[in-house]
Amino acid sequence: MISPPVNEQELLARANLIAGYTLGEVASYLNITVPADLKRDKGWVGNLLETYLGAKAGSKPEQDFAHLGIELKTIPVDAKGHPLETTFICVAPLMANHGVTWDSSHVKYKLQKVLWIPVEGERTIRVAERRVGSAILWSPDSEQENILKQDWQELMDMIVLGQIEKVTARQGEVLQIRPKAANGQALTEAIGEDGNIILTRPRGFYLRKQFTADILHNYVRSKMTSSGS
DNA sequence: ACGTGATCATTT
DNA sequence: AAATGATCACGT
Repeated sequence: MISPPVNEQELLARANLIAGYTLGEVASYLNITVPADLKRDKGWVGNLLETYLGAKAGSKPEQDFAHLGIELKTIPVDAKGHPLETTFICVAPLMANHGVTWDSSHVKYKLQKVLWIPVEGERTIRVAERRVGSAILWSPDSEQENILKQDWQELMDMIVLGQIEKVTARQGEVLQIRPKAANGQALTEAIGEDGNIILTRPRGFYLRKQFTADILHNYVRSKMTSSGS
């Protein structure tokens, strides 16, 4: 097992080492078998890079590198570097939200500093042949945080006011709520229309593709600017 | 059941 | 083709 990076610099150095390599090469180095497809291994890429970078295994609601204050997110991209999927952030709390504010929310906590690692994700490319891209260490700027906060507030208001069943993935400019469960049978408690307790499907917060696309794109622009052209 | 890692697959 | 809604696996 690889030990956790001692600081941000070491984490970034490790991420730079695998940029350009295929998932098959990384897996081989770690003696991990590559699945033919991800139909039954949806989190495989994320787990592979977590292992390589020395992230804590486990399912605690914490950042992957809590000692560095950094969350790791692998993101599948197409040939142009555009996201192929939305990005899951965390489970949406449907109960016990008294006193919870944006500043104390799990969404803000998870997104305060994220190491994005784009990975080729087109299904036409064999999993073992998909290449790892350059990592991007990102923190939301004030504009991005304001939009996130607004969306979060709107969605949380509905949850608190017993309108969870009316929440749709169509809501939220950059942050949306969608089902997040093992299957359609999973149920959890939530506030009903009359303030009573109801059972509903678990939900999660996700970032829309346009938002993450902007993060990846703006990084490229800032790099070009800083290195001159 | 919940939270971690997400992508799949049906609908629009 | 894109987006929404549904689902898969694992550890606790």
